[in-house]
Amino acid sequence: MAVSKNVKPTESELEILRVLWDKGTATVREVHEILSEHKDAGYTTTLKLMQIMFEKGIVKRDDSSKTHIYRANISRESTQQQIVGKMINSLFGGSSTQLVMQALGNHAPNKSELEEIQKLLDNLKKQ
Amino acid sequence: MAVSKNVKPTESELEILRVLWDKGTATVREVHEILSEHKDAGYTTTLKLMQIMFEKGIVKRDDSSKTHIYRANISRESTQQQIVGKMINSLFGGSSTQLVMQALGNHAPNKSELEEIQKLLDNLKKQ
DNA sequence: CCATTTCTACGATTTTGTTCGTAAGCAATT
DNA sequence: AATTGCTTACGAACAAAATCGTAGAAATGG
Repeated sequence: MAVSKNVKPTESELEILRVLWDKGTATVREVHEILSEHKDAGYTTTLKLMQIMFEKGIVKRDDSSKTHIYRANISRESTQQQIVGKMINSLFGGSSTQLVMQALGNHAPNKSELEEIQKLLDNLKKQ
Repeated sequence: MAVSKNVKPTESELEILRVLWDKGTATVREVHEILSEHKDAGYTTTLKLMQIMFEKGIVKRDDSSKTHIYRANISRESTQQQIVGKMINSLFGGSSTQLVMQALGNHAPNKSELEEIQKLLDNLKKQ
């Protein structure tokens, strides 16, 4: 089994990770362009954050050319799992069902998604 | 409709809220006793946190006797809703389905819970 | 009635996260 | 060669959150 890094990205780090997860690979400039659509912070702020993430091991980078190329070093899935798991414990008393009910109740999915979830439930039931 | 307070409890505040939600009402001492089972921080730390929460309006308190009695001033449900909503957006690209799949996949509920969720899904489908 | 304990208040410090300014290197363009 | 523009590095400032120490008031109980 892979060693799961027990990293807890901050809010800002998560924003950057989202970009890296989407694009696979990106420079500081590219990440910054995307972030600045919705957030305003200077370029060096993004740079600094990404440098710190590098030190923490949250991202990798290729620094063979002047403009470094970054990529995530923790997976979207494991991060989701970690954060959701923590929330289930801290907010829903350990019951994933409670979380699911809450999520479905307030953000109802469309028909095809409903069917997707039902399929998963059927599979779980068979085990 | 009730005015929803746009409060974002910090991690520590959430721990305290959990105790208050469970017990309904509690003194600083009681909260601290429970927290210190799993966390170690001094009594005055808990006190200070609860005082700050009071200033923010997150908790109410009865200070008619020397030992103040606290209770939550935001509901568990609305807090869950707010935090889950934020997470769906920031971590699951706005798709509650993704969150639900993740939660169910990694923390499978038991049979009766599965049926409860299926019932909810059926209802959603009918609309 | 004095000592001890328990409480609140509150400022100070520490820790963590975020933001920015500035310097220096490098490359392209004039 | 000088200028311009883009890059990284890095320290410093700032902000938010968490922790703690100390003081003083109130209750407790010898």
